[in-house]
Amino acid sequence: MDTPAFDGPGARTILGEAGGSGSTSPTTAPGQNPPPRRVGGKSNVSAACGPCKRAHLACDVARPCKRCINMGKEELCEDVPHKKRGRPKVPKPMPEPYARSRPTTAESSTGGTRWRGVAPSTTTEATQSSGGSGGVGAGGSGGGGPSTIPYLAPPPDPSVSPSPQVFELFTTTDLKIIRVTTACYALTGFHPHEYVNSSLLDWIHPSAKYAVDAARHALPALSGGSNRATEAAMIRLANDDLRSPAEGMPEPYPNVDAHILRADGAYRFFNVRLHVGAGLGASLWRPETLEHAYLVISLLLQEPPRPPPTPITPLAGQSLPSFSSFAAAAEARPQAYYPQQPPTARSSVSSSSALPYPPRSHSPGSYFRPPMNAYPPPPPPPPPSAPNGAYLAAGDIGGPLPVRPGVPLGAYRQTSDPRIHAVAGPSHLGAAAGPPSSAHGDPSRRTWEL
DNA sequence: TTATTCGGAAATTAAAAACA
DNA sequence: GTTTTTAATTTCCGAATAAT
Repeated sequence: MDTPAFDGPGARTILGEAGGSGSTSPTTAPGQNPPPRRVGGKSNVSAACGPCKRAHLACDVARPCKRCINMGKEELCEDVPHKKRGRPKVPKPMPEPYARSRPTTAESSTGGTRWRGVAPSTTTEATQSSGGSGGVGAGGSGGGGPSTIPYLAPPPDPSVSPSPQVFELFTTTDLKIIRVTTACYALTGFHPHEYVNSSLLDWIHPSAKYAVDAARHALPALSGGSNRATEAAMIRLANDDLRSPAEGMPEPYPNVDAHILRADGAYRFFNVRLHVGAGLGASLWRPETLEHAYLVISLLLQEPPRPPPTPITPLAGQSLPSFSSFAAAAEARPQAYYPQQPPTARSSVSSSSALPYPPRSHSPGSYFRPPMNAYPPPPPPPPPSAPNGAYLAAGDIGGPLPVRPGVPLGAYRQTSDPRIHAVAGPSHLGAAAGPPSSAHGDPSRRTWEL
């Protein structure tokens, strides 16, 4: 009872009997002698109950707490799960971030040194696009020159990110890469800026280059060639704006399967799909706008085979959504890229035009197509120049966390039924009890927002 | 007048960095 | 190894606002 006075750091009055309902100030009566009750160093309760937490009011260790008893809400007085406090662990840096094997033919297509832009943002694609306009843009369009980049931020922590299955390249009509989405890092190990100003064909296994080029020529009304103004404009646009298909772009889009170079020198198998983007005003119905045409290249990982997803049945009377729309939702719902389709015999990927919508494998347990024997097996990988294979293996899970803007704050009540986490254990273990915030479904949200 | 909401300070926690 | 710093979380004071 004779709690010692403590006024060091961390000292604070705690909710006492005199506090009553809690909303009255416990630090009253400055003139009176009884000093506010302090408990050495440990001022607050280790975990407030849900109602007190929501009300920003003092709680106590009892359950139900005094305040809830006074409010007549004993049944709601339960501990709530917390996020883990403290400084978060930083993702392990790559051992040798950017000394990598590069495609040997890269220089031949774009010539000479390749500009390296600033690091893409590690947060969202949208941010990356704006960041790209500042960095990639300056160099890509012209001339900003080989900026020296002492440090490139690593991609988001793979351990907490969903696994991306697709990344996108935005290229000129002659396949010169202008922009890349950050998911490329998790899928290939290459940083987005490493693609910039190179040719898409540089990154494709020789056995598939012809097919990819043929798919490009299957696109209607593209005379090739790049326009510097178009390139500059592409850099300024957000990825979402670039993704939209040009007016008159017929579906299915041309696509081929191809092995894409990984940072460790090996190849991964992707379905490469192309369409003309509308972000700069190009319309296939208006030839005069085609000077603003560019290409959106979506690369969908085809390996490893994944179990069949839950079937997606298109709504009656609606056509299948475009691939770009799938790509836009890629990080969020990777299982929704391809609606289920009846398996069909695969036609040659190198047929010049009207390439078919890629048939889905119907082999058991295989969601995406297995590698087609139209391609010879890729050559044995050259010895990797950087020991990042281990990272890439782990990096198969990676990519930015999907941002969920606009989640109503009132969602707390829908997810915080105290019965869900009825047993929280001793209060001092509250932080460790239960999965941190995963019960709320979104670890990126701060708990106080709930 | 009372109850409720909420901004923000202070406290707490844990990992990283610095140091011996 | 220990200590300090840093960066995240939490609790809850107290003012503002709403309800009665």
